[in-house]
Amino acid sequence: MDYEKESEMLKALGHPVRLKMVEGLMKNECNVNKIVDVMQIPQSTASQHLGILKNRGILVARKEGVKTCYKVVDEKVLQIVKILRA
Amino acid sequence: MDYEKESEMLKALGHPVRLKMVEGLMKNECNVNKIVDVMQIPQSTASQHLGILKNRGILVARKEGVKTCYKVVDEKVLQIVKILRA
DNA sequence: TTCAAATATTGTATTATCTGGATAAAGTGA
DNA sequence: TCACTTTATCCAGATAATACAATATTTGAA
Repeated sequence: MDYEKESEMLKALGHPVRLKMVEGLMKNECNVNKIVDVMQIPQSTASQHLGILKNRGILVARKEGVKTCYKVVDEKVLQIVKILRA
Repeated sequence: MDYEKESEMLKALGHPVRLKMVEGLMKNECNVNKIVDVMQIPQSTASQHLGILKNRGILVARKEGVKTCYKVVDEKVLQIVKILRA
């Protein structure tokens, strides 16, 4: 068990904004701007949190023209969020 | 979904020492001193991390004479750690 | 090109967390 | 009571995380 790496992942999820982002992106892949609107946070703040989630390998980004589409790709993260919902 | 509370729980797990503690306490209930020895960390550091986990409701403490026995009681935490192991 | 939209990056002040030594508190046995 | 063990708490310095304005970059369209 790699505690360093695994706790990094949990720490990334351990922020209300990021947790909400991940949950939102599980339902709806391409909604970066929507997230900014819905969450009522500055664009730079949103972008930084998305960057953290991407660096941890929780999200991947795909460019679609001028827009960026984020998607949750970490299988364990998907399971963890499902557990939280239960 | 209460993002504040849930991210608090994930943040508590999002530290290598605490994650290792939780895993250890899942296997072996009463081993505070053993954790200190095995993890090679100062007693005060261990006690503080245990306090954080207790405050978040992840652990409960039971006094047995001069010793304190910690146990993992959060069902979701148990499930999350199992997912990490898988 | 030039412009606007979408997103990323940078700078920085603020706040939170971590660590570990020192000390306190509480139980136990001599 | 005294010494000892175990655990908790306090404190301060070091480090890390956070928020957000300002600025830069990227892309597509006119």
